[in-house]
Amino acid sequence: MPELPEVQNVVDGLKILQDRYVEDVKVYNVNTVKNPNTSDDFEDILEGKKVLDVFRRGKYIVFQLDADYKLITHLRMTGALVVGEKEVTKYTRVGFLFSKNLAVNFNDIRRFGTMSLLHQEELYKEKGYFNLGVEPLSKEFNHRYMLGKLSSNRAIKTVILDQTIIAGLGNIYADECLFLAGIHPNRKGRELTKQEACILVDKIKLVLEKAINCGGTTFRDYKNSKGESGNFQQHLHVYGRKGQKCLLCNKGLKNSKISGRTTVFCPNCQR
DNA sequence: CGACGGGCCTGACAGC
DNA sequence: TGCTGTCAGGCCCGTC
Repeated sequence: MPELPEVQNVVDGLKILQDRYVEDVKVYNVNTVKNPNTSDDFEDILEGKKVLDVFRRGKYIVFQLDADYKLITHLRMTGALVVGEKEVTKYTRVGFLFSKNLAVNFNDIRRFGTMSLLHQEELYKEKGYFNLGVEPLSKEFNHRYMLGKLSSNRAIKTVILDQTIIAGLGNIYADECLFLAGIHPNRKGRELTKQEACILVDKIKLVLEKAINCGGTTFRDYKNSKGESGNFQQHLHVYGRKGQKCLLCNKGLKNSKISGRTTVFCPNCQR
């Protein structure tokens, strides 16, 4: 499931689209397109537009087009943007042809993924994008910012998964960061010490940077835009290891649900 | 305000 | 073998 590091790797592979024109668009699954209201409008507005830039914001992939339009994409669980795939597959939801004969397919097994084509002035319509919090790898995400978000009684895991607070952290990396910071995922935000908050910020940056450099985590479906898997799964300490032994203290890992998501932690190392 | 559950989806897998 | 049930989870929305 693509989180920040995976999305970053996909975006890196999509940079090849910069300065190309959208020559053809075909929507195969109407529900993938949230905006505009009809597939016809989506295709019509896109065709002829130039890609000025492709970048990541949180877990969103953004194509900056000319005429102040943005194509905002979210891969959700199983979405993939595949460069150079000409044939339409069973899971192709939207197909693109860019100039110099470069095809890109938006494939998505479970159809959770979305695409929105919006003019600069209607970005508010994509609420999740519009309300994103700070980028965890930016200077704005620092100890002071984190401390300012820890005044509630919400579980710390819920806080760091909140996209309006930190943009791009998902279930895998939330569990990993809390493990490395030695913080129990159920601790209330307001109960963290200043020191713990500082350690957490540092671990979030560390884990995300390392995962990006590893090409992301391929647990089930994730593939980058060239169809390659990541290998950060080899470095996971807790995610996907429920019932196994802690790599640090050798005691049993526990699991529970927090915010409806499977959470794995070490009750001995995380307090 | 926040917690919670349902819905969206399909494939993998466990158990009978 | 083949069926059924459960799980995976990002995000939105409605309800309490």
